[in-house]
Amino acid sequence: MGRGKIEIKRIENTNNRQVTYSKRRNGLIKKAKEISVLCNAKVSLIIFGGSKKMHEYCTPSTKLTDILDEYHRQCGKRLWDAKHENLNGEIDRIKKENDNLQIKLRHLNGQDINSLNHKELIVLDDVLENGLAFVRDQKMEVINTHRRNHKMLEEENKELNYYAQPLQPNLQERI
Amino acid sequence: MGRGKIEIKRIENTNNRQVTYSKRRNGLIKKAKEISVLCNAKVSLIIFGGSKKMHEYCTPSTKLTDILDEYHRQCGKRLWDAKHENLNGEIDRIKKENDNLQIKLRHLNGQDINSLNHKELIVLDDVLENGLAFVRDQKMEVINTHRRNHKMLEEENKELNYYAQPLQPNLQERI
DNA sequence: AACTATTTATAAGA
DNA sequence: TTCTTATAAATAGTT
Repeated sequence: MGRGKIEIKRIENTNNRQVTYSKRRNGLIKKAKEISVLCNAKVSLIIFGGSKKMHEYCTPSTKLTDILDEYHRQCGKRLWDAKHENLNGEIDRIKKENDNLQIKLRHLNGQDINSLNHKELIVLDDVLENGLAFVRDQKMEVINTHRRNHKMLEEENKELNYYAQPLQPNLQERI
Repeated sequence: MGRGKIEIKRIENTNNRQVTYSKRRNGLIKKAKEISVLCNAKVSLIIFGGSKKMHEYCTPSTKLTDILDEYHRQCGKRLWDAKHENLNGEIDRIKKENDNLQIKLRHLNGQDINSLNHKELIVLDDVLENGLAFVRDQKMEVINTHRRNHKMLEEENKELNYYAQPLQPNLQERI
């Protein structure tokens, strides 16, 4: 369709190629619009030319994601699974770590320890004993701190009372 | 282009619409192929008609994912982020759970307990004490089982020895 | 699914 | 790029 018939093969002349690209791209997008309107069709058209600039048409009132979802559903090709794989892998990894932690916790709580052998039980015993020692130290620490604070407050109180007494009459005078 | 000019608006007659759809769809795909070859362009074309059957064209030697990646890069629209968000959300959730477990574990090991108050320390002490009791029970259980097994083996041994003794001469006869 | 009169797209030239 | 125009190609309506 033009002054001469052309073969459908790569146009070697760069300038001609770009001119043709520009013309035909417009034509293609126009046709895409038309079929979309005339036939109530959903169309997604994405074109990249040599200049790397992208041109796009997508039926109005439709999102590309919807079209791709439908594409996904119909032809079963998994488009973005590669991208999901990493994330899924990470989820699996963390879940596994999570499970291990859960198991350790349960063991420390004395649960699910039937399957442990004697050596493992000894290790567990040691860990618990050790933890208990730290916790009891800390308990003492907290109590001591509390006592110290209490004592300090008491002394502060005494002191305040001592100075407060002589003021009493003064205050009464003022009233 | 045809016997009569048509307005570009939805064709109401269902049959006409479908015929036109079929014709124009072929035309569109042909044009897509042509621009792809003539101009060395990358094209992705996805079409859904009323019948919901999908038709597709994608420049050979190119994958739709590549085109979509490029699309992604150029127009910044985030196509599959919604899907990624779910996964990222799950990762965050699991990581948080993981952190909590780690903290609990460290507490049971007597670590990072400076910030705990007296009440929390008491709870921790109880849990450890309780776990220790279970572990020690299990240790005893393992030891007892071991003892029982040992005794049984010994007795079995004795019995076997008892029956084995009279066979000795017999065996020598056979050799 | 074919046919064909017309419209439309576009190759080449300006 | 854009316009022009001769011609190829697409297709609307018909069979």
